[in-house]
Amino acid sequence: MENYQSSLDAAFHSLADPTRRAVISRLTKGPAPVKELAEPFAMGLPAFMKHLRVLEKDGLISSEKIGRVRTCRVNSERLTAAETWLCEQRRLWQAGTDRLADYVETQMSRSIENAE
Amino acid sequence: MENYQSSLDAAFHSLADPTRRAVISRLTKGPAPVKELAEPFAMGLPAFMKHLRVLEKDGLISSEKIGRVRTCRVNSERLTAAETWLCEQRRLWQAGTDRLADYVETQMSRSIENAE
DNA sequence: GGAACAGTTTGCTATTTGGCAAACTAAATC
DNA sequence: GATTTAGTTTGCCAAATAGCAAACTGTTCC
Repeated sequence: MENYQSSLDAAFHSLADPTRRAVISRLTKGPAPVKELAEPFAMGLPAFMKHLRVLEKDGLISSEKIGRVRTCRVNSERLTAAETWLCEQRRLWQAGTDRLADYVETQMSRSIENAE
Repeated sequence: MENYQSSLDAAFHSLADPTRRAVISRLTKGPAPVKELAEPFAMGLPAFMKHLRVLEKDGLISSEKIGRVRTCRVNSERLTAAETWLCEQRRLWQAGTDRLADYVETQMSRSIENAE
């Protein structure tokens, strides 16, 4: 599944892993080299680099190598796209539950009317 | 990776697939039986059911079988958790870029002062 | 009770993943 | 120029995924 249909596939896929989310969290505070990003994790560098490659392929970060240091920075568009999608879903869901609440309220008023 | 460390792992994992996102999208408008949910997709029912099982295992939907019909509904907490995380990341990232903007502005004022 | 319907189970693929260890490249430092 | 440092490549492994087809279970309807 190399090619994602939508950028949402890519964004959510990257974010499904705790290591990768931690990297994003760190990078939201500012750019950092690979070494520093890898430090908090128990895994070896090759394994960690795979996560970085996934993040970059999925468009959530970008990186640039200067000398022997590769500096990574967060790429906010994909994050925003994911957030926007979730926000829209919540909006739709709330619209539904609001209609339900209205309906329940209406039914209750009727019951009271009938009881009077 | 049966057990997720965090509910975010589960939420983002489920959302990484376009079929599953479409199911969520449909369910935000209200509950629906499996048959109706499966209709728009080219794949067979067994493959589709796997997606539903993933969604349910990951806590994004719940379902109940009455007679021979299984009705699914969306489970908003996990979606909210994911949205909250993304929102927080954006907040942090914006704080950073705002600081950067301030810094650039300060530097520019100084250049102008020096030039005068 | 027989047919149609809604969903489920089983068994089979190919691909992707997340990790390891070991060897390697290129830049900085002494 | 030898050594440390930062990152990269290669080859390997076990587990999980996304799909298929075919056979099966239980419900509803005529």
